[in-house]
Amino acid sequence: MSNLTLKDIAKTLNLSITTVSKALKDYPDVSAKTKERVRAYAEEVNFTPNAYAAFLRTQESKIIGVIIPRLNHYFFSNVLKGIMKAAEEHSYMVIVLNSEESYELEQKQVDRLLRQNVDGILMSIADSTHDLEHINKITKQNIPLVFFDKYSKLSNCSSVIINDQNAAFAAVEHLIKQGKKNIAHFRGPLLPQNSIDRFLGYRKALDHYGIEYRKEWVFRCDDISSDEGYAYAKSIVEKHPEIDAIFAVADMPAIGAIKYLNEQKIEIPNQIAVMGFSNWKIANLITPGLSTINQPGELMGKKAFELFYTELQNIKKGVIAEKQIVELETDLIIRNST
Amino acid sequence: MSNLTLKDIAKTLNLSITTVSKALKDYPDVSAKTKERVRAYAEEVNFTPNAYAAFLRTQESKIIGVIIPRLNHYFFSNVLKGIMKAAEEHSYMVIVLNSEESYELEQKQVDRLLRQNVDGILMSIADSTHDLEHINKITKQNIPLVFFDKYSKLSNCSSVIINDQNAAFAAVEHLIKQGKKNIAHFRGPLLPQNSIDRFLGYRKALDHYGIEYRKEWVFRCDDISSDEGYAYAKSIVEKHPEIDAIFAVADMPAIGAIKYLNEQKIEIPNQIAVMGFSNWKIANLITPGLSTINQPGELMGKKAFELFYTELQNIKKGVIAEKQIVELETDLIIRNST
DNA sequence: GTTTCTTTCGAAATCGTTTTCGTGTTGAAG
DNA sequence: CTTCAACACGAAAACGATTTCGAAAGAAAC
Repeated sequence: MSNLTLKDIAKTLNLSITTVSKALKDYPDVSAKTKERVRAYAEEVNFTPNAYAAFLRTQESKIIGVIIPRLNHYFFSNVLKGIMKAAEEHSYMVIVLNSEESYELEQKQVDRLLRQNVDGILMSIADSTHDLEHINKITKQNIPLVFFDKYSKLSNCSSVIINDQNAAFAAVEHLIKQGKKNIAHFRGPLLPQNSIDRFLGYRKALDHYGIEYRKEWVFRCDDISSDEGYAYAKSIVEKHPEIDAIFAVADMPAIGAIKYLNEQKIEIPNQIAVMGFSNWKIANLITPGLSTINQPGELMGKKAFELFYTELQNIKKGVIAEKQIVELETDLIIRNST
Repeated sequence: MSNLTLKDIAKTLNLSITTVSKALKDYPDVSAKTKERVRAYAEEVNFTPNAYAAFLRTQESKIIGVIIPRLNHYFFSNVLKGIMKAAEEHSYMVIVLNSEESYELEQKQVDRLLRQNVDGILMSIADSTHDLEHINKITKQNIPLVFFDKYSKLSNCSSVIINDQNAAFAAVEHLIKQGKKNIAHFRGPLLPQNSIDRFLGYRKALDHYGIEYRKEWVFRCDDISSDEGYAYAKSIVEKHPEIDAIFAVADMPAIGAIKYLNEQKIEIPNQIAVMGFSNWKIANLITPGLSTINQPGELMGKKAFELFYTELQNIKKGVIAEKQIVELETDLIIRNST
């Protein structure tokens, strides 16, 4: 019942291993008759070449590695889904690793993937990642590396991203157009580019509409958790009663805020409007529905795989191509919280 | 910059490939001095043996495959997390595949994993899986197979599960003790064992407390979606006003129901209490907080990997051990919806 | 009949590691 | 001075597929 090899097939068909291999790979120097014979038999016994033996010659593992910072996270799960679907279509397998937003773990996972001889790596960098040594290790080995969502501006790699600044601008603009003037921001950690960009989008929108930026109305969510949102909503209600809207760096803190406001029977959006970012499934399930920015996770995964794939083809052909930055569209989703 | 091989090391150290390999694997017939020399150099150049070449001899890929029916699903993400953590500790890699609750895709993914020569397969079977041909393919090849959460009673495989019947009993018992008498059930699809067991737990609790079972109060959620819960809550309010509690097969339909009840300003839990199952993160974020059964996802993943690992060791030793069924504890989580 | 192509096939090297089985060198025992 | 372990090391054969190169056989050309 264990897997057959070329040798077995060669023996039963009275051919050499070479001929069997060539027949299956459609080499021109095998007669049509023999090819058909081999193919028919291979089909019959359900032969599949041993991936490891093949690797030794071709140096192609047909496996890619994916490193994501959070596993049980709606957005990243969706990206993963997109990657896996695209990978399947190109008969690639996906090894998934978790960096848990830790730089050290991220480095370790990169090492593991390199050791496994993956054909490429797709990753979203951890919040705490502050240098690019491990990234350089990958590119030096000439292995395609594609970033998605959280990327590094400093490294010259293909990336699939959204325009966080524009999206945040649109979100805050929407709040302003709803008549809100005192808009707080729950920002993300200091390092990641998308947390910075969303903050910048917030500031830009204020500037653009002539609203004064107030430093004390920006609250930092280092864990991007609902608990942080809950706590900050509390301190807003207690210490900054003039605030009439919140733009959160992500849905999670926004939902935490809504939970607190609901408990305090504070009217959303009349007294305080709340805006999230990412459009988690849950955003549509809470009451009131959370207005947010839709981030196309599955599409992002699909695109990321495709970038990897074209890059791999280029490397094989010896072509040195420009790295691509693909910027995906986001949509403003308006629900009852604004 | 590409990876070094044993041959390279042998050449620079003026040793044979054999000796280098043996030194690194701590064979007794290499002198301590040579071992040290080899190890030091290997460390220096950061040598790691080629996994594929090693496989060809040892037939051990150090990779396991995981097939889950839904990827962007809080519970399964958590299981995955537990699996990956445990795998990492035993220096295993994890290839993740998605069956999308489809039997056909599940079969295909099994084939792919077998072709990849994974050392073992962990899976949660799809709702639509109705026969075990592909399962037998795995066990015939003597590859460890471990089920988690959704398993098959018919196949003789190790499994990590919860006692769905008991958990459901506890959930419904809680509703009854809150004074509820007319309890509806949102059940899952017909095939999966856990959907059946939760339904049976519901019936058993009714029986046990002398409450009549009414067939028309059971609503089937084939997609286990919030939309179904929303729609059924609507039809309950409109057509079965006597119902005062809902026990849902999962949190998602329960949350859908809560959304509808909130919109209709129906008091939860006074008029209708709602009970979920799984304890998604979101359960604690909606208003009112959803009472539910906590399913220990990460622990389940960890245990599943461990079952695989001991089974693999047994196979290596030639020991034929009994398959194990590990039943994990669940907790009743009481929040404001009951 | 000899030469020159095609066509069709197979031998053998290769990928990098593991492992079996020798071989040569010591030192100690007789 | 033999004999025989014990010790350290290496040659070589796997694992299974790929690919280069060469060879045999027949067809075509002269």
